[in-house]
Amino acid sequence: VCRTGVRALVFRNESLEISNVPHFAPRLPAVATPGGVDVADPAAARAVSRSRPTNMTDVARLAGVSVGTVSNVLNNPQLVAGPTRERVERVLRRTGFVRNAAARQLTGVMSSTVGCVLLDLSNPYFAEIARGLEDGLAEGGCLAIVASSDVDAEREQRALQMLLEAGIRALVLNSLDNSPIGIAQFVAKDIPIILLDDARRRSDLCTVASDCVAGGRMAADHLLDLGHRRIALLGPHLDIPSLVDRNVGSRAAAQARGLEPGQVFVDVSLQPPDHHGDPGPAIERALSGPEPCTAFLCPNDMAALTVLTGLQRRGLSVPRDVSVVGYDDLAFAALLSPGLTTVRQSTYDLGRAAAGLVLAEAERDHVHQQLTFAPTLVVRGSTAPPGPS
Amino acid sequence: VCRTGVRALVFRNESLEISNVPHFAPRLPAVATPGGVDVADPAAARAVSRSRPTNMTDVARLAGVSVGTVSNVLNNPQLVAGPTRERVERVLRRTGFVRNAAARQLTGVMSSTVGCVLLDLSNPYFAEIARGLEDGLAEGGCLAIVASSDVDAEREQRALQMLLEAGIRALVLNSLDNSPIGIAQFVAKDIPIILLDDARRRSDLCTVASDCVAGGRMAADHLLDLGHRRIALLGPHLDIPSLVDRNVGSRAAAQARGLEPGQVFVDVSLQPPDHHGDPGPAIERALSGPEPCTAFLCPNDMAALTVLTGLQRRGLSVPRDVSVVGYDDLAFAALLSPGLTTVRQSTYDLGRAAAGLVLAEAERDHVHQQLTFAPTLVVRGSTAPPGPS
DNA sequence: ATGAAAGCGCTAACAT
DNA sequence: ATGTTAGCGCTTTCAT
Repeated sequence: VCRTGVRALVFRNESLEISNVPHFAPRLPAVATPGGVDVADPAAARAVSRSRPTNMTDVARLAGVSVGTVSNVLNNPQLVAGPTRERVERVLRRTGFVRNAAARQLTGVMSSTVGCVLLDLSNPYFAEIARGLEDGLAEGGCLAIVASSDVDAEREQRALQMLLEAGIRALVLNSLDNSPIGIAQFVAKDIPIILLDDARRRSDLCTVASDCVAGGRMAADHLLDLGHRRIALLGPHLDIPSLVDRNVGSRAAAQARGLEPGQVFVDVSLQPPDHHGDPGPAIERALSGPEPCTAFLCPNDMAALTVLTGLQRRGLSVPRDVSVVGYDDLAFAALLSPGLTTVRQSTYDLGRAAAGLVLAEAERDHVHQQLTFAPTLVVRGSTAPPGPS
Repeated sequence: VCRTGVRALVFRNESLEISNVPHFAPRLPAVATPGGVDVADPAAARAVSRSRPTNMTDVARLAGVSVGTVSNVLNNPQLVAGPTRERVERVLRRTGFVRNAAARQLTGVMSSTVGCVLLDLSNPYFAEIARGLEDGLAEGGCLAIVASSDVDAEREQRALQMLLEAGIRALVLNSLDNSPIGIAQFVAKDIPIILLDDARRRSDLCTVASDCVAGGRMAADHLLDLGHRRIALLGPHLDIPSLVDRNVGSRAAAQARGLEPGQVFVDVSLQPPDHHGDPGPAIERALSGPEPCTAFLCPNDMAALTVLTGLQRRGLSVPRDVSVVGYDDLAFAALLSPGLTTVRQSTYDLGRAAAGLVLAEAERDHVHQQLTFAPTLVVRGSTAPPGPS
């Protein structure tokens, strides 16, 4: 068991420069050995003996046909006569031949890898999206190369550059500003782009997003319906488009009932932004003054969890004393008690939809689509009418 | 805003067959236009005018050199004379030329994409690993193709097949049985494999895993130290190697103090397995009988959360009446109150270590390494000495 | 120091 | 129905 030293051991190679040195892997028994039997050209069989054929020419020799025919067996089976096809297929199976995607791609066939640049894969929200994307792409026989930008323009640009070289079939991009420079490069190479979580409609590209205005509105509506009239709005983070939208939605909900948004909503922020950190000051701010808030509207479930903990520590009961609403409906939201009322985004479906669009881009008559998903309010135990206080 | 119909709209393409139809993306202004100025061969400039050069031959013409030289500027700059190099570099920059990885790979250069097959990317545990891998690989200029197997052998095999064709540089694999068939194919092609979360030592491959025996032991030790003598062991799931190891560790901890594991640990299972679902029966079982359990040892934090909720619903106080220990240290564990005592696995580092090994495989004198990470016990408020009852 | 040319494995157009 | 062949864009000897 290795405890200390692991880091040193592993990261010794961090600055390793990529050389073309061949690597050596241990030789284990091959999965299938091309037997000398049942092969058209024994001489060819000997030539490629033991080691499986690395290219279609070898396969062709073994089957006693030409490369073109092998290619056809693989790509246009209907063009090949039954017996011939079977002969080739047998060799294919026997030898466990795998075709070379790089070579295929070089001839101009559409690539089957799709690039995906997200803000942070370790965030459950994005992980779900990635999973949905992956599943959707699998149905089209595609694989996803995923990279996190960490909201760092330089990191993003680096990833985009590599994806550009890799010759991906399409790019699924989620960046704060949807970096126009990055995008232009793909457009120039005629590589389709699917913008993720981009609220701004743009008809020149495919787009998949959650309707955050609606989400913000339904969360606020729920609280207003319950009778809340002073609501703490946590950490507005006005630089994140989707959060801006939610604010817009929330305020619209108030206005729709003839309420003055400025009167209803009290902006308080957790510091450091988002979850973690002491929610104390924020709670203090929200609950002090002549008109204390009776509810908290949080930017996400993690923040809501922080607030819940802070409230509990102060001896306040949820939802009796205060109501709390989250956003995202992460797995733990349902498991808390009281369960957390929150707004669910169909995260997985966002990813799947993006995959659908990627595949659709290949269709002759494709027109760009802007898909918007409606979030849904999940009412649980953390919200109730404000107390009589 | 599109609500209903989204699914139909998107998944219309699920059965889309991959055709080689070219796709059309809108033309936006290119990022850089190769100006007619400052170019060696004006005729060549006109030839590739407007559209950026798609290959090194074009670049070579524009710079008035040969392909070989352009290649050298890119890969062995030290071989090219200063002025020549600058001339080429200028064209490179001006035109925004991107090289074609497929073509490079065809010549035998080591690929810079790495395959990664995990059980489920939407699981925060794996998402963290993927993120660590991604970061580690980025330092070596590599990208990760990630795929989820969902513990389904067929899905896994499909992913492996595609990765095989894609010509990845190495494979990071986490499967329940580390599918020998799948592995053999990569070994046969001399593609290095890094086994993830594989407790079984095997010196013929690189391996990265968390020391689950130690994890199970330290969790049990903690409870035993506090004085607990009847501990509920949730959902043993004996088919998952890492859980088997944890059980081994826990029981060893009891034995080390001369206690009979069979006396100390009470196996109870959540149904359906893992988190979600009513923890009632399990809690009932654990707390009933002549010698009720005073603590719960959970297979992961989600399960612990379920148990915590169930206990709370029964009016039992944690840690006064019962102690609870989780596993994984997910983000919310620290935010609960009381905070959840749990065993932290350095998930991110596992991924990073795997990346380190991938890069190390390229070194001339590489020897396979089996890395084991020590988990750490994070003591929070959910554990205390058993009550006087 | 630079150029010329031979492939890498595949597809698709053309020839038979 | 099958065979032949010209590239795709790059790296890498080998000449110069």
